[in-house]
Amino acid sequence: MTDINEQIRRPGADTAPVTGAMDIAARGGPEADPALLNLVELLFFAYRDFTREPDKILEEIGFGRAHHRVLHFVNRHSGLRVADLLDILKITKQSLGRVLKQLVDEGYIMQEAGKTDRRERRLHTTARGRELAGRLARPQLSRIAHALEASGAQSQIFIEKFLGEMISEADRAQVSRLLKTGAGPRGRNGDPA
Amino acid sequence: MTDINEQIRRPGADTAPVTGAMDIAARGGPEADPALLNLVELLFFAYRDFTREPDKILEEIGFGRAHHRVLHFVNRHSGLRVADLLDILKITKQSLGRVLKQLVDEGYIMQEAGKTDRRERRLHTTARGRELAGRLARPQLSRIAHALEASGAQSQIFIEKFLGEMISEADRAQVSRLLKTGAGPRGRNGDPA
DNA sequence: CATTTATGTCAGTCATGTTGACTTACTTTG
DNA sequence: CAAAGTAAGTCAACATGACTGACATAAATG
Repeated sequence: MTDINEQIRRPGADTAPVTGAMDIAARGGPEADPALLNLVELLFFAYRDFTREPDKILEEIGFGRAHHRVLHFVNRHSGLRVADLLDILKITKQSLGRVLKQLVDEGYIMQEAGKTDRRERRLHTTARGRELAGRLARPQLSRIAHALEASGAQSQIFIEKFLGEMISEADRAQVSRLLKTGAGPRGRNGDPA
Repeated sequence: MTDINEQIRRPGADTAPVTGAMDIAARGGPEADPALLNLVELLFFAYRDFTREPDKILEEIGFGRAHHRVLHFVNRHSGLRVADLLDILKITKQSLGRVLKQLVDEGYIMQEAGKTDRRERRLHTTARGRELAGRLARPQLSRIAHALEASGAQSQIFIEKFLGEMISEADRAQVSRLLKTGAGPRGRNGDPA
């Protein structure tokens, strides 16, 4: 194990974990509100497990989480444009381009020229794409359904509100617009921001 | 734009987005409970934004989200072992080893040989590590505090319950044990699973 | 002493993200 | 109509953080 002894057995060295009174305020660590810190960790664990089952399915077919995200949003919001996806996912054109191309090439997503603006590619899932999207969504939906049930019927409204408020203010309106459009083709009308 | 015309303008082709009645049940897409689907998306957006500010800070100092996760858990649960971290993060030894080594080399984390079992490395943050952990935690804590406030005082208990139930059952007990230990050194006593 | 455990490490690979510059197709505007 | 702007796609080059599998070392345990 090479030379770990150089690293350990030095409690009290210059970098030792002495707790100066001074830095307590700056910590945000153990001294911060423990309930909030617990929520930080709960969010991490919840999200970690939320993506586990779909990740496993994706791995089998050679896709990654990025494919899932694209497929999900195109499936749910049929008619989405590439620019919309970029804005939703907050990734670059290249990153999106790579996975989108694969999804198109392998017949999960199809593109259609915009009716009024033919530069646009309106994205839609194919039957094959919907099938995969459903397969990936199912474990996530049942996980959520279970968690909602276990946390009580009244909880849903609080959770929706909480998660909505976790979104950066700059994007909140955009997201709530997106959620409202539900499955319908996202109109090019109304600002697409 | 090369040959996109081969791809588009073929609504009605074999992969066309026709909606067979047959596959509706299997979809999990637009036909699934829209409230649950909204939660899927809310979770995505919330987590996306939850990690944005720390990611920016990390980028400036040449670290990534992996460093944040390690630093956070070591800071909050001082005395954690490498094996515990592997179990919490569900990543491989190599992935962890790389970021942990950097954190140790750059003086954010120190190791201490286990008192009873000297093979163990009990991990602790240094003053420098605590400072960074606090800096990274602050935007996340204030985001959560804001969201809690906006969703009402009663909401907190529901949210904790919900997020807890989102965790895979196999890990739930482990996590709640971890959360309970709060900041204290995680005893090697009691199964470490 | 042999085995198991905790940790670290090597070499190689892959997925997903990044930036910046450029092209093509099309729309809008002066 | 020509110029400017916009939507999308593409190239090259790169960084990070995951992965696998095999192996090394130190210490504990039977």
